[in-house]
Amino acid sequence: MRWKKISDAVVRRLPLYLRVLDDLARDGEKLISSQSLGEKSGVGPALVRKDLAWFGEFGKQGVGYDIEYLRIELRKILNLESEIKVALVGAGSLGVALTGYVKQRFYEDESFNLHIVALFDTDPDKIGKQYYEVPTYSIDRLPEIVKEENIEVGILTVPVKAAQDATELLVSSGIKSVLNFVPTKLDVPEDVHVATADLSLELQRLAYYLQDE
Amino acid sequence: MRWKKISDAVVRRLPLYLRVLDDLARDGEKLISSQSLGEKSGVGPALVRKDLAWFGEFGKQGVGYDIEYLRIELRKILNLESEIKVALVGAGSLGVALTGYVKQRFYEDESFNLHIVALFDTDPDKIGKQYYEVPTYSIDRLPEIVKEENIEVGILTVPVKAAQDATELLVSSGIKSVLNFVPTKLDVPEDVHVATADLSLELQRLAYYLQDE
DNA sequence: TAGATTGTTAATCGATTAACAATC
DNA sequence: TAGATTGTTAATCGATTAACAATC
Repeated sequence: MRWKKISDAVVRRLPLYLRVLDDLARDGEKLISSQSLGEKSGVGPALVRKDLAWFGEFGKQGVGYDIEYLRIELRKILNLESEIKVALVGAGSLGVALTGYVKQRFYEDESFNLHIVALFDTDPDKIGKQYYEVPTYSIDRLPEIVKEENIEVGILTVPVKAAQDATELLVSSGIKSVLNFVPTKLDVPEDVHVATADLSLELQRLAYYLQDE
Repeated sequence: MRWKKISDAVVRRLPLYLRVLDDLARDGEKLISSQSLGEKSGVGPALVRKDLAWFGEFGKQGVGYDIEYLRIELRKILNLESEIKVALVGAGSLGVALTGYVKQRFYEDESFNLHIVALFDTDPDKIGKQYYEVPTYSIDRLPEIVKEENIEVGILTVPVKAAQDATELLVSSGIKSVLNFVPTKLDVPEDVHVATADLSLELQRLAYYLQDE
């Protein structure tokens, strides 16, 4: 599926809408207006309509959106129809905890279609072990396993010093999407997407808002 | 310290600048231009100057910014001069791993001045235990301990079902800043800041970009 | 038909970038 | 002094909101 250059601001809201729709479907709701979908996702109603209109005409005037239909369409748009395989690099305590988190999301959220299928580390004590039933491999085997398993996404939870090298290994193995937990800037080719999960930046930002307002 | 309504887009970039300056200081650098600071933090040079100019005149024409001085000023601006105490609610594997992560940030990053001083959970097996030397309390004691310890920030890593209640407990105990890892929308009074660390939204967003470009 | 709500265009708002005088 | 770089204003760009005709 292919659309014109959709802005990242739009793409970021789509999973939010999808989550709201999943919840409504579970409650047995059938229809929703842009007004109500907006309220539940914290977005203005006009913006909800505009976001969806980039991809097609999904609503009916005077009626609203069919929840089941819109869910299916949003899953297509977001590319969540078939399972996406993920590699996690850095099987420390944060990496292992995230493995459990992702597995739980997969069970709890019908539209969350990502699966961690391999962990990578350099520590010989960890290599060969399983965490949440996911096997841990030596990082040397990353290119091989990424290809064999058709892994498309990488999660990075290595120490700061190792981050750039690990990134380059992922990229040279064909990975185009990385979720980065390491508190450092990654240099990547421009066709690689990095989502930043930099908790220390977020916490430092919160510190700002503690000041007397 | 008080300035006019600074936009969140600006505030988000300040910790990024500070991190770059910390790295430069460690390397013994003394001066930096907006050009170079911008490159290292992925921001345009004009925007760097504009961001800083909201808070004062920190540079010298023809010379640039004194790294040591700018670090000190940025720490003041971000309210990172004195230690900030943090409570974490939900001592599951993700919560515990984050406790370790935050502690490590505190040791590795000179300007990261946040400290997790208490964990809260409902599980009697966890209450009384320490993780990374941080004690775990019953969630019933949260209001009491937040007040005693002057805790100002909350991190939320509870199950989805428990998230809204836990948030309300934090807010009613006086917490005004929350870092939320739970994949759900939190309803909070408008004077409470929620930073969203919603990994499942980020991963679903990355899925979008996997499509043929 | 009457009421409701979409899809879309135009207006507004805000954030980023370009340009340059001031000045170190 | 000559060259460099800031702080700031004006221009541009992009994203959100308002408004409303189309239509279910």
